[in-house]
Amino acid sequence: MITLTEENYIKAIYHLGKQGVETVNTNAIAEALQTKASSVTDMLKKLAEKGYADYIKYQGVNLTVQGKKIAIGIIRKHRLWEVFLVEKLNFKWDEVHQVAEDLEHIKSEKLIDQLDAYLKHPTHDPHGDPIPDRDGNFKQIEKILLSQAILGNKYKCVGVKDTSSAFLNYLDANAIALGTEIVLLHKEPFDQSIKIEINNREITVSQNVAKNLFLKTV
Amino acid sequence: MITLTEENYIKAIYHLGKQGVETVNTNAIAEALQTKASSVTDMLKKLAEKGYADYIKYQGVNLTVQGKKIAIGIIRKHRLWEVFLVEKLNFKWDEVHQVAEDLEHIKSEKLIDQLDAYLKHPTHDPHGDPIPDRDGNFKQIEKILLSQAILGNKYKCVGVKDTSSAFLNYLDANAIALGTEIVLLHKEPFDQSIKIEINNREITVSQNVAKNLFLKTV
DNA sequence: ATTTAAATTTAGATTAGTCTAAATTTTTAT
DNA sequence: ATAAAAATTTAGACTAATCTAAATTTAAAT
Repeated sequence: MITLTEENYIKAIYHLGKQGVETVNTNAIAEALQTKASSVTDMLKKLAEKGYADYIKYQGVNLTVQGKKIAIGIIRKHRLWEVFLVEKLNFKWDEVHQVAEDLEHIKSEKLIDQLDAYLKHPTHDPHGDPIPDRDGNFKQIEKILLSQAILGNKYKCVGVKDTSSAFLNYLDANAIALGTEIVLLHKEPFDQSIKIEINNREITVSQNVAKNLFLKTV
Repeated sequence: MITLTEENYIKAIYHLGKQGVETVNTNAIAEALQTKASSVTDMLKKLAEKGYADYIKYQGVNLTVQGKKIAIGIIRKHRLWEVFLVEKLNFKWDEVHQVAEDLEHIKSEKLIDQLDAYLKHPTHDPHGDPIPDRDGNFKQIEKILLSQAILGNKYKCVGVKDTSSAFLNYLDANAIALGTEIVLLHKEPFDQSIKIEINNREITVSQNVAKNLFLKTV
């Protein structure tokens, strides 16, 4: 049986591993889980012993196939619950994370499969992140940051990088939602701010915003 | 902050306390939670210290007002989730208990209030047990066991005492559900079996069944 | 009213997860 | 190439929840 704490470590390792390809290091995990490096070391030994991770002293850690499967299962649950909270219970997209963080640990195959069916097998969560299917398969959309977009092109919002309330509320206030169409009008060399057309309205967003909004070409 | 284990003890004490009025004793709690009496003693001290229970050495335990409030909150969550599982996710009424046992510990006021609204403020769970409202109020229906019913009277099924799969499946197989109307036709003195009319069909049920089916007069 | 039985509590140990502080290894900088 | 800095691990201690076995209290029985 896998404990809640083990699940949280596995999930953290998975997410940290995704960014770069190299092995994940102790301090990064400690930072992510708001714990101490020494606690992480203890857990890494345990995860390795249980076959969820490959761990070499002083070198870092990687999930095994089995560990990855567990991580993806948790992510599937997390994202399905997020969809449920937003679509059925009227949560706003900045309110779902904390609750989903708890719901993701409920262990019932039937529960999650029925929930998946009830939500009509959604492929993405409210932040635009892909939802793995029963077998753990999911495809990342080809997406770029607004800051990397090309002048004059037409795009569609497909996700956010920063999921803080501050950012999500900013987007709400400016009527930028997943699926919204955007045309890139001007890039200001001075401060990297960007002028876009959205819902037939022209607005200028800061570099900070541009670096946290994912788009796909339309 | 209250731990998951503390919540489970509080719930157990609440349920055991409901049956009789006296204080709840250590062995009963140990039996209910499948643990040892010595573990229970430790926890009772802790619950008393935290103000959730009044505990006197060797004499037994009672919940304080605060403890009762917590118990009712957990029961509210448990029963709302049971309704959700049956009505939205197509669980059968004998499959919901284990999952609800986990879901009841998710801590989010908003989650449970929104769920309540989404389910249209149900007053009873799939087994006929009442669901407390936000303020912890609920009314027990005036109900009797089929074994105590009076010949010739008309009744409606409102709940079950035994919630085992075996019993619930028996009821399903005989098309006895919550809300079904029943007329008491005959009580056999020899073995206490009872002949009833249900859905224009006459069936005979054993004493065992009669002692686990709750009815209300119609 | 004692004795016996049952229930309950205490004492001391165990496990999972965490921490601090000290020791070790790796990396970086000169 | 060696010293200093950063990262990581070990050692030892702590808390929550549990257990076994022994001691104590209460209840039951003669």
